[in-house]
Amino acid sequence: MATIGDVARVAGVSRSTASYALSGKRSISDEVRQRVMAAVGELGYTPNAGARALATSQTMVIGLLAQFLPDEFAPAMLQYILGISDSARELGYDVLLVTEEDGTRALKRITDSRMVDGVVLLNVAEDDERLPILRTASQPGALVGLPGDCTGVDVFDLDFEEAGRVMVETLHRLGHRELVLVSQPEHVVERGGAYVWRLQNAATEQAALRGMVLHTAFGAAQQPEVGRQLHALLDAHPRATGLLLNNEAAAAALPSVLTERGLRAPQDLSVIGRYSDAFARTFSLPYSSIESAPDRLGRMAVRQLVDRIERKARAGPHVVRFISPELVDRGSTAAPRS
Amino acid sequence: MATIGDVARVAGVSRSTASYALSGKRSISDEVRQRVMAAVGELGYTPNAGARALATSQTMVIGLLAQFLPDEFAPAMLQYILGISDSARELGYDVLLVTEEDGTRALKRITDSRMVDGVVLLNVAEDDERLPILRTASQPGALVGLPGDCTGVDVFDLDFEEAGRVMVETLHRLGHRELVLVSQPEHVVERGGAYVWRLQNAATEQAALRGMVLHTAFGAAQQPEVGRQLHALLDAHPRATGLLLNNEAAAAALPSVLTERGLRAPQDLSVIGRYSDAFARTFSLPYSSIESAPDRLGRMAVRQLVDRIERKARAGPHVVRFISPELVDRGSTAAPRS
DNA sequence: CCCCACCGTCGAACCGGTTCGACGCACGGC
DNA sequence: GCCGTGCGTCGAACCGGTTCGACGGTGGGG
Repeated sequence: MATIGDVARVAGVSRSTASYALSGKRSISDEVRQRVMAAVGELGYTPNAGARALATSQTMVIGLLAQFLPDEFAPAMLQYILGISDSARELGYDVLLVTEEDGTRALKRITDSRMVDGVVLLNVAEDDERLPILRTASQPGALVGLPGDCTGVDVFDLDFEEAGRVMVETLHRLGHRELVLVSQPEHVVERGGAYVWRLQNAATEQAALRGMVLHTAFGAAQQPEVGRQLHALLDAHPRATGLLLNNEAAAAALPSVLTERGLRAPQDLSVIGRYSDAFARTFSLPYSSIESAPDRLGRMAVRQLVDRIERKARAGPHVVRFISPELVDRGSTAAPRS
Repeated sequence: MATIGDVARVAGVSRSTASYALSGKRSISDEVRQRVMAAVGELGYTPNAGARALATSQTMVIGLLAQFLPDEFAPAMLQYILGISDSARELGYDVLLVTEEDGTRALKRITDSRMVDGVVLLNVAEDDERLPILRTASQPGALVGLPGDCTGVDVFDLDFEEAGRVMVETLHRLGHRELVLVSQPEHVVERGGAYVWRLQNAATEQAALRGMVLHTAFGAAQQPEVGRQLHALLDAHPRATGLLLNNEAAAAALPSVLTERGLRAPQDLSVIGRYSDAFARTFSLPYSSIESAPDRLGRMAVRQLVDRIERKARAGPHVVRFISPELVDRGSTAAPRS
């Protein structure tokens, strides 16, 4: 493999001159630059990433910590990963994907060994164990998901409170008076997924404000169970005319459940979910939904992270940004049956 | 950040002695080793990955090239990624995930710059453009998916021919005489996804051998279309008693289609799919299926790759390994209605 | 005509590890 | 008592880049 020394020799210049010709950090005569470029082409030279990292203390790699927890609804995760990977590349960075179960150890490893210039954490919990490690690391970090304590990191998340309000308010305006909300499984909440509460509490408040009845329940993340639960909920609340789903698995299960019950949306039941448009398209889910925008969140996190890496504004003010929920209308809401 | 020089100073030894104490590559007195370890603990020393890579020409990172093509059925990809990431970590490697659209350029970049010790290619096409690049690279590569030319790489794939035969033979034994096979979308085939042909041709031959009728069709990868196609196919072949699905989206769509037609599996129609058990569980697909085993394939690829990296047996004989299809019985096959 | 500034290039040091050869010392065998 | 062996340690070189300071040459201004 050719080194910059080889390039220099072939071009008949010193190593430093070759380096400057390539980086453009000092002025170089046109003639020498051309000779260097020719040598690069001839030898097929590519700089050695390790050597460059050592010299510059920049790896041009960002770490992506994704935890795949059992009973998690996996398909959604892929969209975050894709958004992050693609936008990182656009900004000149590669992505080190870490799915190690012990996220704290993994984070410590990749930051301490300086394999990465910064880190994106997915699936951040209310009291995430990885945060203390991240704060002591010398690289910046961006989170997708809102923890209890945001100091020292940039945070991006959907505005789940507003999402809850929008869901309720949309159906209220159409004349609904009794709703059911199906959330993520309870163990997701226990693990610190505060967003479940954020949406549910806001929805409950908004319903109270409007004098509506809102029944809440945790749904399973797997299919036979969540389908049965939906049946049970519809049985238990026969007067409910609207169904809110903060649970992808429940949304995926709903078509069969409705068919089995001989119900149609929106004629017999208005439905609003909370998932990404890509998810809706893949499974042809015909329900209006709050767009969870994983790709957008991922892009925002990466953009901010790279900005912080490159502007060295490590100490600059940190940002907590919520994207406001957008309701994608797929025609599954209407005035309730009178 | 502490360097090995700091460790050496605190321990009162030379840098090389500290290095040997940590690597164990030369004998070191217990007393010195303890002093070095104490210094490591005190300073929180972690070796710098770039420096180590430069010195040893080993990065302990493997590249994972995954192409996310439009109209691909994405959820399946995640399982490959997970299997690969997890098994890599178990073997001491991290994973650089590359989803760049231009796979050849990405591959060239990460191998030439020596960011990785080896590479796993997903979604390998019959005539994959990335293969020539991989062959000229100095790192070994493992593929998931069978290309036309396997020289210089290790290849792992499901035995799609056998899968096709097993599907047909299973229904033949039960007494079926007319089947429909729904494959992946045609553009997947055009892009070089030869596995579609492998399964379909073998199924066709086996059917001919048994004197059965086999209708074949390409199904869409998205939902409203594939559901309509399934309806059309069942309309077009009313005497068919068995349905074979080499198309995840079709499998996901089938429950609603059957419900809409008032059919049940296996009473009215026997069904065999080809997807992973994890996929079946997530979407509660009640159909027997050929296990596509993405995690197992990923693990095999990584194991072989790491073996080749570490045994430096770059020139050793390359392997093309097919895993034999296992039919997971979920009770969706039975003798046809007489 | 001289001096200064600037442009283009070079040599050397440095980043933080690993590894080779050498060296001092203790110990055992004759 | 001497020599050879082997163990534990050290110094120095090396991996392949980047970057700083210096230096020679040229051109312009006074």
